Amino acid sequence: MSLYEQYPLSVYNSLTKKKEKFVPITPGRVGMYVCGPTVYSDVHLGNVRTFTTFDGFFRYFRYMGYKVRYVRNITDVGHLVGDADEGEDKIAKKARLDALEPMEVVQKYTNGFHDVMKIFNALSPSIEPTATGHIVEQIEAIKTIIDNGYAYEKAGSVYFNVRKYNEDFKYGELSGRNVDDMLSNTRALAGQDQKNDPLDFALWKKAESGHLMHWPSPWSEGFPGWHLECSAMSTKYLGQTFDIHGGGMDLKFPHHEAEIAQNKGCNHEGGARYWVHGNMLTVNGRKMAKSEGNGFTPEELITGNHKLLERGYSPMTVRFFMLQSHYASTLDFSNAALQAAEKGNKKLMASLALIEKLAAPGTGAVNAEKSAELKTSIEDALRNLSDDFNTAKALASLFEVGTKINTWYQNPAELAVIDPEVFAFAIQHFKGIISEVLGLVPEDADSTDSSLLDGTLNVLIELRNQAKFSKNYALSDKIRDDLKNIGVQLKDEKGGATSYTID
RNA sequence: GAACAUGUAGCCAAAUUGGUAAGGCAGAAGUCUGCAAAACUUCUAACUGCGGGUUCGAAUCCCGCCAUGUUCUCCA
Repeated sequence: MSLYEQYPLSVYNSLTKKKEKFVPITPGRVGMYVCGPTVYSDVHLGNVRTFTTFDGFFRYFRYMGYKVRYVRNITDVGHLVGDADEGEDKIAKKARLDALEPMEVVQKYTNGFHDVMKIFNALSPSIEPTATGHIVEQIEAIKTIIDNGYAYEKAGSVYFNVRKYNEDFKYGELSGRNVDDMLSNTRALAGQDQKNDPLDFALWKKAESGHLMHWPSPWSEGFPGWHLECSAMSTKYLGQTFDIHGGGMDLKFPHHEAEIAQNKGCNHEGGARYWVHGNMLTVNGRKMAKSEGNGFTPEELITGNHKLLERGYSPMTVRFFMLQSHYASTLDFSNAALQAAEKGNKKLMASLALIEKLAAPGTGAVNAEKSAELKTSIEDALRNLSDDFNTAKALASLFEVGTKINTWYQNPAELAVIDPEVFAFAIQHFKGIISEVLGLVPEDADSTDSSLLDGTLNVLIELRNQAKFSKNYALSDKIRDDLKNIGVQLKDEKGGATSYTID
């Protein structure tokens, strides 16, 4: 029996606004599409949070025994600056400003995006399709939508007819907007705009002269509308109807609403059955934005090189910090909160490392009650993950297990009464959840010179022990204090051995 | 102006198919230690933004207000 059958997943579905049992279309398999970044500038921390969230979903599904196809796109065309209809393509604009080929811009920031994802230990998706690589599919989708009567051409551009669509389907079902009101409140435009209706959105835009990115189509030399790529690529790789669609809360309207309309405009049904939205990031209670001057980059967060940061925080500290809140809640960055997360993460990882040093369980008479308690803790962690991916709650259970591990290390008699089978089960999932689901890994100092460093430290530890033995505490404390000042913490263990940790 | 969220101890944050409030950090005491560090044990701390209502019972549902966030619209 697989883990997902033992601990079935419930997920909050933005479409129905309810927490629902997750039942995949094909038993044992999950198809998940997540809106990826637009690669025209460096990734920001909000991206990191969203993709960390869905990395967690991906990892969770795999751990629970599902086969997963995780598709996360790269938007490398068609995302307009400013007004949805009149702005310039973000990537084309950046390319023009820097006198680069658009694809140079795309490559540069795609690489940067991958680097950052790697630093935060996010796995690569199964497929990472690009919009420019799927122009053909997008053109085909537009043709179908026109044939179905939900789009019209105007001067080489094609627009989605929201009013017509809303007669047959319901536009606004995801974002909860009353589109009937929005439609009846808007009058026909006075000719400046090509669109018949302000709510209509572009499926294909004719390229102005000088526009850098354009492709031939039945309607004009131009480029696809921003929303279309996700419909085309999710359908191509996951099918007309698929399991999960994820993205940031800010994409709900109009992007995801348009996606649903395009899918149904094409296939009369379809799109994702479960919509999952991650929430936003704030800094000291304010939204992270350029205008607020509080938008530090992932690099600045790690190095601490920003006026709002007292110091740097490691990628795993940040990851732990994000996991300590629920993905659907806003998360507030502050120095105090990050420092708390740093300590918490360290504590958990220390317990994890201690497992190797534990004595054998169950060498004495097994205490059924204590064994059951252990089992409950680890099962709670699994249940909590299955409860709408509640990593915060799961971590609480993991801390309970961590405390037990620490106790067993100090007092092996406590471990002697634990049922070995329960112990093995608990340890397996304690390790598994932390490293495989949550993606938290130990952050050692560079391992390049580790043997040299280890040897050097052992010499110092030996010298200090000699000083201690001769009760020269002034010297022994000086060695310890000086090492602490450069980031090495010595710990005198119970048996007389001395260990060290490096910050 | 509107839609949708959110508002829980000093800080972060979980619990939202209603049944008297997880966890992490910080704080206090104790155990261990030559002293520390770490760990362990115990303790401290929340009338769940404000005001009403429904209910035997509400953080959880309803109404009003305030604040914050996301998005949209209008105006410039």
